Amino acid sequence: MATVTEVRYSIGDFAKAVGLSAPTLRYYENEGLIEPHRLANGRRYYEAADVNWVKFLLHLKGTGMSISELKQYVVWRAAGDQTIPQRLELLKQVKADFLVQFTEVQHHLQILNDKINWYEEKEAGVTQDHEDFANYLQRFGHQE
Amino acid sequence: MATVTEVRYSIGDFAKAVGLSAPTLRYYENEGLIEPHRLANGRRYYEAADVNWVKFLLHLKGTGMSISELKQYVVWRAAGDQTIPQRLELLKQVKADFLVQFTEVQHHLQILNDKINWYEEKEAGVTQDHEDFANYLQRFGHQE
DNA sequence: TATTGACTTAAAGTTCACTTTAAGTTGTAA
DNA sequence: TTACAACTTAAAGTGAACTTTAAGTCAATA
Repeated sequence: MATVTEVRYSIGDFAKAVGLSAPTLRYYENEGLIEPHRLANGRRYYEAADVNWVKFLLHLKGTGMSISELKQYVVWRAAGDQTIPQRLELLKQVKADFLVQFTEVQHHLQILNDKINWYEEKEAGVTQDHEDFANYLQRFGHQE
Repeated sequence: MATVTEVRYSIGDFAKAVGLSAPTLRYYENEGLIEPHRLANGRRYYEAADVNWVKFLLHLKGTGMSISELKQYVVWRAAGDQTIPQRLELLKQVKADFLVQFTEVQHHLQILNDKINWYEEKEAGVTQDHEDFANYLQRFGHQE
């Protein structure tokens, strides 16, 4: 019989492990996203599974979920498997919103690229009078 | 000899044309991004070229530029063609930052997709005990 | 044993990008 | 001519996501 001892992270070590600051971790805890364990002296400690959990939260956050949406997700998760449909619906909505933003942002990048190219052609400037940017865009069927 | 009369937009009409609110336009003006003309009575008016300008600003903004970065761009633009190298450098930096974010965000989407698929497989649940998400990710070489 | 660094809490402060408010002016339509 | 919508300004307010401060506790090291 072997006793398996979990690795325990202090808030400082955990912060390094997940790439957040200790105050941010306390803030997230306050918002209901994380629930660390406590030592007898009142200090927080975190375990390996918490690293995965926070990293996953950060992925969701990175897709555009707000703290309160994450909180809702966490609440449903804590309620058990019967809330899987709700969680799935939330994630699908997040994905749909994300994809809309993603498409928009790709268009913004296209215009940025076009502008950079336009400046570079203008700098190389063989001709004195240069085609204006609106025209330049139209040549590629871009903008608007 | 024909006198060409430019279309003049009131702030309300202009707001509709560019998809911003009138207060936001005043705010942008305050921040130095736009400089509308004024009627004798003090009211702002905008012209067709201003529509293109604001739309272009919104594209840059959409790539991650802050109001103050846009302001810097506007200042350089107003200074004339000798600032093209600075503007180009700024836009290239914005693009580089954008591409970093873009890659990160694609990874976030991948994890979101994986989680959605994992939930759907779990819901379809033929087997009682289900593979955990960390495992599931590893099967595709995803996460971290 | 004294100091240092890491932790604890609650509350206040910060930044960004707007939005709202308040008080007043102007132009048009009934 | 009176009502009303749209405009004007400066200043205050908002929401999100943290960050900083203040005042104190605790554990390890010189």
